[in-house]
Amino acid sequence: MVEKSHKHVNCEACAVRSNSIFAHLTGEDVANLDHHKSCQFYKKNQTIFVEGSYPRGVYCVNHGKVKIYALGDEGKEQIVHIAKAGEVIGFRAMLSGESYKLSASTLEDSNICFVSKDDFLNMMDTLPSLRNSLIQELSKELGERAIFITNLAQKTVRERLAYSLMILADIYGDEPINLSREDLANFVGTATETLIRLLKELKEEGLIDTQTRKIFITKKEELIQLAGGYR
Amino acid sequence: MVEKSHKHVNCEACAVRSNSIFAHLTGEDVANLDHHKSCQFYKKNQTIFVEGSYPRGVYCVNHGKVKIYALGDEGKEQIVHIAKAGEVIGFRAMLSGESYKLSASTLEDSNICFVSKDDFLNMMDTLPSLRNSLIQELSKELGERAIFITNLAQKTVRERLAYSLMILADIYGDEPINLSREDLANFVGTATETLIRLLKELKEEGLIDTQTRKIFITKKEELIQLAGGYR
DNA sequence: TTTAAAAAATGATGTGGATCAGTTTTCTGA
DNA sequence: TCAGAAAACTGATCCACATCATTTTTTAAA
Repeated sequence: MVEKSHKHVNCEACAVRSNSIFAHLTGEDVANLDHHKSCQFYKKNQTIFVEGSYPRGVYCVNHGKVKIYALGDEGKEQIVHIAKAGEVIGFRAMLSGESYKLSASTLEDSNICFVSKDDFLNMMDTLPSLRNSLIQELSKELGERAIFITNLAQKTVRERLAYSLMILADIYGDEPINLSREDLANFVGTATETLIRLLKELKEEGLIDTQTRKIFITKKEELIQLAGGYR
Repeated sequence: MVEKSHKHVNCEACAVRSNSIFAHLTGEDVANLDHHKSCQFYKKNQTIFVEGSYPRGVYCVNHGKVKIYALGDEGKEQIVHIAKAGEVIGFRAMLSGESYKLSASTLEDSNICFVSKDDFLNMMDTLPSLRNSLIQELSKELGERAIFITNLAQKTVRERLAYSLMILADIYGDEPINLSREDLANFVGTATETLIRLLKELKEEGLIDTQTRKIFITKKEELIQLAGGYR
């Protein structure tokens, strides 16, 4: 269970830093990062930042999961990305100097650290490895979103669901996929009712199993085939 | 008309450089860029790079327009971006070290310059202004794609068409929008037949005018309203 | 434990837009 | 300037999916 406090997580000892953009920092730079950041506990469904506001820094997920989403015209969320522990979020708008085009909220109880804009930009200027990681990250996400767009435009909801489940399997790792049907529908880009019906089909076909809101992938290969490939 | 030759365009004199990521380079650096680049003429519908191959450098559009697209499972194109003069394309995959996830072809006769990977990466290392422009560009595109995704998931084809026409109006500037119905359909993310029918509707409603394949925006405000906002 | 509210599930119904099968118009280059 | 090809357009049909309206189950708080 996550400690419900502002406990200061130590960057040097942070287990999830190894797969973050801060992975290649040297001892001194990590100490510097640690010194400048602050930590905060967020309850499930708590908002981290909202569309339209201006970024004051970046957020590093130490523990938990965060949905990044756009609000459509009728207030319906379109989830564009789900960040897991180790990911740094909210730097996109900061770097382009614009307001946030997306909002972020926790999907579960989470610990999230904050680095102010000045500190982060300063590190960007002085640390080439951080800069390179960040550029790589931006590039990778850009590629992922191109695929997302193509899937939305060309695949059926059923195929997209299979694809989304593969992405979620990667994000959740050993744990079962665990988000609300509504969030899952907003990630796949469909109506909640349609999503529920298709999930039921996949369960009846034996590709997945469900326990209330938890989803288990049972036949990964078949799902990938249904999705029309993955990775 | 564009000269059909390998004529070496001069970067110092390049009119479109002012709105490119090379805009803030100083005299000496521009000369260096000019020295390292090569120019090539591409006929309409000629391919610049294809999905799956590995980048050897970046392309700078001196004159013309280029569609950037993904190929769906049945070979249908999904156009993700249309680059106009001044834009540098193909750096995304180069920076993330992956193969191209998208393909690029000319929409009209074009002049396109090439800068090799080594030269470009070297400039990236030594020129902070170039680096910043590039990071800004990546960030901006990432934001645009988030909107694209939300539109695809939540808007009707009619609304998306209106939105796409606004984007195209910006790209084409004073000239009328001029691409094939199929390309336009692949940009909006719909079937060509559906696109043609909707274009006809908009024409009957007086929002646009068409002359064979050319499209003229006549009532911009109404189109923006139909699109559910723009910018 | 009870209970009210939220989430999940089911059923019925309507339609936006894809698909297929053509015809007509516009390009292109010989 | 003419012929073949490609693009644009039209019409008919169908179904995947959204929407609305309830019911059932789960969750969380009193």
